[in-house]
Amino acid sequence: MVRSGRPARPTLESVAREAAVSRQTVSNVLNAPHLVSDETRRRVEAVIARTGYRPVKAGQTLRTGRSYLIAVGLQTPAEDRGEVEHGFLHALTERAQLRGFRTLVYTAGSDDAEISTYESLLGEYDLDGFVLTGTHTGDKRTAWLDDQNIPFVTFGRPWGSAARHSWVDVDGACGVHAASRHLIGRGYRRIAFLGWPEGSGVGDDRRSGWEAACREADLPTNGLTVRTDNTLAAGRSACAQLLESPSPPDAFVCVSDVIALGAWSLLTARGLAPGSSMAVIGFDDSAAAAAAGLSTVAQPLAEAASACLDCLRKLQDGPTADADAPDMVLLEPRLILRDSAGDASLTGAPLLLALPGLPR
Amino acid sequence: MVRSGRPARPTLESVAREAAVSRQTVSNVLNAPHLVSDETRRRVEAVIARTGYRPVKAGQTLRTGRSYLIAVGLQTPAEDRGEVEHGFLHALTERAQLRGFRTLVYTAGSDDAEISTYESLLGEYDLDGFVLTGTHTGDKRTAWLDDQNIPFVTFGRPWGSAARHSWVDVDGACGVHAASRHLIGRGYRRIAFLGWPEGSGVGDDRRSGWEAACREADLPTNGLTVRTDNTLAAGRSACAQLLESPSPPDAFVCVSDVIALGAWSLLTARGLAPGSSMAVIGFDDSAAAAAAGLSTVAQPLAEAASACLDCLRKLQDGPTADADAPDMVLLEPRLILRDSAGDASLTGAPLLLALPGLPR
DNA sequence: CTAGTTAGTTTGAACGTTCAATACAGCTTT
DNA sequence: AAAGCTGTATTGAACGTTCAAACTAACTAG
Repeated sequence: MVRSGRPARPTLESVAREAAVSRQTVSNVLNAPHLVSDETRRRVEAVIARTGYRPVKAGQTLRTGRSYLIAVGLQTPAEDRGEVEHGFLHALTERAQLRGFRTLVYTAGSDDAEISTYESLLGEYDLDGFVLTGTHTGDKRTAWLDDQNIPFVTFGRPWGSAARHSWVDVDGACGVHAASRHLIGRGYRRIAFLGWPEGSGVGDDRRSGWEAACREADLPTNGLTVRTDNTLAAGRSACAQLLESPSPPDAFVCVSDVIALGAWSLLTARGLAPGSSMAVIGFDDSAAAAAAGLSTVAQPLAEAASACLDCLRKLQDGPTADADAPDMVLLEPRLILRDSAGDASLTGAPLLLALPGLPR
Repeated sequence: MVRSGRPARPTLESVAREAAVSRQTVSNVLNAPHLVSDETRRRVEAVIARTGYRPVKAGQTLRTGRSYLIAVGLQTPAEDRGEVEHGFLHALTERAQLRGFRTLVYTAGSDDAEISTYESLLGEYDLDGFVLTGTHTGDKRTAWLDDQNIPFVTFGRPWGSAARHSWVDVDGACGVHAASRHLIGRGYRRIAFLGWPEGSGVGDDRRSGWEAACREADLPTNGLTVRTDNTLAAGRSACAQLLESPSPPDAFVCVSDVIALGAWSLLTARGLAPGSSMAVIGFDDSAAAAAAGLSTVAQPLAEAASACLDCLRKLQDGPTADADAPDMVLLEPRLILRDSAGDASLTGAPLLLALPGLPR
């Protein structure tokens, strides 16, 4: 379909003919050069370069069962428009490309739908592995893949269950801990946490960073936290709820930028300019956070992507030891300070006044 | 690699044996059922269902030269974190899946790099087609693909050159026109346009919608427009520049949400609450716009994705007429009104005060 | 001088699919 | 009765690659 009316694409056979060697020798030049004499190798390489020969993946796949294809699922974009996911996907694709792998994407609504997608993909393509995002407690997908003995990594820890598989994750607790400590250092004493509903591993992990920081500084946590949905409106009302308590918080650390922006909007509405009397810090370094001048915690997506690929490679190259211990990689996020975090220099700056540009 | 220590996957051969027919008959049941008697067909279908047989793509591809794979390029995420691109990719993947196609993504920095990626991809996989985004004037990619006679669609018009290829785009002029008319209807009389630097097809197209709307309403445009980069900071200073003129604007229509938010931040800083004395409308329906309560123009990404797939299908199925006229699809965007657009009900509402939730 | 090793190369087969050609039975037409 | 359809089914070949085995020549060891 794709190559209509153009010179036939070169194959091993045609290259071999031109270089006056056999098919297999050409193949060896590419896959096992040490088996070929220098003299021959050079001759073959010249022909390859001249004709622009590239091995056809379909042939390789058919013979070897490897496709050099990894599959990544796309979550249904929510309130945050999939910004983190997109950054991760971009990084992953870029790095996979450098290692000779291509990235196949698929969508799936539920765990079950996703599993049946796996079955299709595995039946049809000989995928070299999967990269999953959005792991959650009771994740059926990882259990299934584990059972089928299929190479995969998750970007996100196996919340709840014991880790039978390799994973890469960002240390949310650490990030929130750093954010909380920053606020404490700025003099805030009643630091609240706006989190997600019970049962979210990610949310609970992030919350724990806040708890630890408060405990370490002998600050209260009681009555200073609310669990709420990941929407602006929910963030606003969670914030409002805490403000009505007898001794309200003076700073908010949030599980996400979306909720943080909700809180911030409420504070602004009440004239409590964030940055002076009140501080807010979010999580995920969304475009909206940058636009609003909201301090936040950024995930190291590029490193996460590389780490995922390392894990996959390990799974593919060395299934030697059957009970190989899975890799577990935890990366540190980075605190990005903008004018919402009590920086004196920017005190009282109105919302969205911050210059863009990320750090500092 | 993927199927270690599990029952051998079923093949045409094994299914044929079990159903007591030949390979080809099984193949026909799937690809040309009208050639098979009902009796036989049912028997074969039963075996297929029971064994979970799925044709292996590598075999099909090798034989037919079709891979059921379409390739999509990922742009390097910029200020906007690739939100529109991600929405489009998700929609495209979802719809491609329904039609039996999978989506392969790749990254590329420049036109030239992208072209050499095409060469790799085409050499290695038998791609069924490409979907390009981010078309621009003097796009080398489309010229190359056209020359090579490779099926592709662009999401974005072929700015500058005549359309030799099929494309799908969103009518930016129409969207900005609607935004401008809305403001005019609200009583604003000096409507400014903050656009991108010269040479951007997308930017100039959007600008033309503003010009037309102003002309139709006998409103001035002279001295009411600035060209600037797609950053918050640039948006702010562009806005500042216009405010300093002898007769400053009373509303801003912007080529992008990023610039609109920049403008808005400046207005807020000067106490010119958008929504009352001043209005601002952006473009792209980013998460930040939703968070800030910024009115904006949303692109119909799902329809765009479907349209792209329709074009590709046409290119693949019917290369009958050699000089087939390319498809050109222009979709209407949707104006999303929030409290930045002079709605009386929300007048004076501080920034970020808007409830989320999209339209209305 | 024979047997054994090594480096370099070739050959046949196989991966799973579909195309093209062929076979055969049961009809209809001449 | 021969010839020609039509509907159904099978067979051999081919797509481009790599694996496994075989081959050759040159050199080494006994």
